[in-house]
Amino acid sequence: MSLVWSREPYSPKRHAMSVERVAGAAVAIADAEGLDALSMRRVAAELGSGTTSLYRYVRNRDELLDLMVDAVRGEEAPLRLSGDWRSDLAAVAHGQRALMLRHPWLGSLLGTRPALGPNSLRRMDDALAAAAELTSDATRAANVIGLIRDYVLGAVSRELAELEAQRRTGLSMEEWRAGVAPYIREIVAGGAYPHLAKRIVEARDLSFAEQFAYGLDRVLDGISGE
Amino acid sequence: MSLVWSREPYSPKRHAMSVERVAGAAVAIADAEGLDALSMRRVAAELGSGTTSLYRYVRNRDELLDLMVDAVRGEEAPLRLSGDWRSDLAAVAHGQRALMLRHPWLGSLLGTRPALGPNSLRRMDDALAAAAELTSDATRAANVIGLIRDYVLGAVSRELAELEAQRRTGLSMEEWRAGVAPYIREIVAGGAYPHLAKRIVEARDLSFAEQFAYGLDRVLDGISGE
DNA sequence: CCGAATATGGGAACACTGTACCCAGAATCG
DNA sequence: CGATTCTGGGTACAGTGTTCCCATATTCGG
Repeated sequence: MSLVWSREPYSPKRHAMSVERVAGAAVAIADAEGLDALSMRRVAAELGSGTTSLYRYVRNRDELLDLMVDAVRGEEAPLRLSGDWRSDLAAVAHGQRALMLRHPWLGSLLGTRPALGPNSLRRMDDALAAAAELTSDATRAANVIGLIRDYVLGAVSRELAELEAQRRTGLSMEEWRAGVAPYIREIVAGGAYPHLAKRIVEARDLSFAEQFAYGLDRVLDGISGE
Repeated sequence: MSLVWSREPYSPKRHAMSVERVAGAAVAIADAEGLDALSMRRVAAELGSGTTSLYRYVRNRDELLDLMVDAVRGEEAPLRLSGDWRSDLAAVAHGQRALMLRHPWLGSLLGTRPALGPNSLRRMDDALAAAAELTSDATRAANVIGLIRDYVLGAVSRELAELEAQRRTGLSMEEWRAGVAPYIREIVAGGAYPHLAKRIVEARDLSFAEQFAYGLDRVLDGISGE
């Protein structure tokens, strides 16, 4: 099968290029301009090398994406256990969210491909360590961190979907909402969506951070009550 | 701003083509061959029309994706309330999961763009109706269905990530796992990931459906305990 | 120290992609 | 019937990932 991770990296000693540098340049581009702008030619230009030289370090674009995911997961600070499972698992969740917000492309990659790089495994090990404070049952621990990861991925994906929609259109949050508002207003005024109408009129709109904290609390409640 | 949804659809009376037919063809292609295979030329070929004719019905590819999302959300059966908020919210969650599994590309689109089409709003209204059985507080109801949607999106995205990885490589589930196994084994044998090692050895591997049910139960527990 | 072998970088080319621009023909209206 | 608008689609362009191949730089064997 030959995963990126099992081959040893193509790294000529005598030159400055390396898989890390390639992945790093790709991360920088994706951070600044989004995944759409990330092309092999663009990466090569960033590194001042020829386009096809990149294929010495990476089999194809998909492998580059895998490397990018693992590269940024290496940024996360290693977890310090406090002894309290709940606050430790919450820290894991908040760390994951912060990372995904720092690299807005990360969410869509995590939702499309399994992450198996060494740094990803490191984080998984950390998360399992936190879950071990809650239970010594390996099956339950695995389920718990799976649940948390799923929730974080979903919540942040939704958050990023809106942020990216703005970025694509070049509008600010307020402008974007203002642009959508008349359409929503019209739909709701039709009376076909009574509960939605109530929601729009009555509900207080929480910030993304508040929504995330609320959801995470419910998830942790559910875990503790098991 | 001119959303797809606020323009009235380009639908010449005298011909067979329509936005629905375009979106339908696109859905069929994405279902059968994946989002990567979905190009404007491919859609046109499917409809037996010229490529650029599609642009009469759709401003650009992104709009087509929005239409596809809403098209399939129209498939979901309307929710019948049972009176029990817990089972109704569970039905909402399972319905969303089933739909995303039926259309494996849906997850990655929902995680990338806000869904504002009429069918999406209809489902949101349904979900809010179920949440109304739990609470009359509009803010809490909104938070509850947001949490559920986030969890479902995350859980199914992870599930699909594996399924799609297989599809891309053309391997079956067992072949794929067998391909990854040696790498994982090697990593774990190094001793650098003790908790992960324990997990792999001791934990019972649940099916995706079981994992989903477990997580959903925890989420609903958390909601009820609030 | 020199020739051979190999490691490394990258150019050319191919089959694609989305889509802007434009023109032909059909349908409709005055 | 003539003018106008509506509808379909061909051409073209700038870009994409990737394969194949060649030139040069470096290392190795004698």
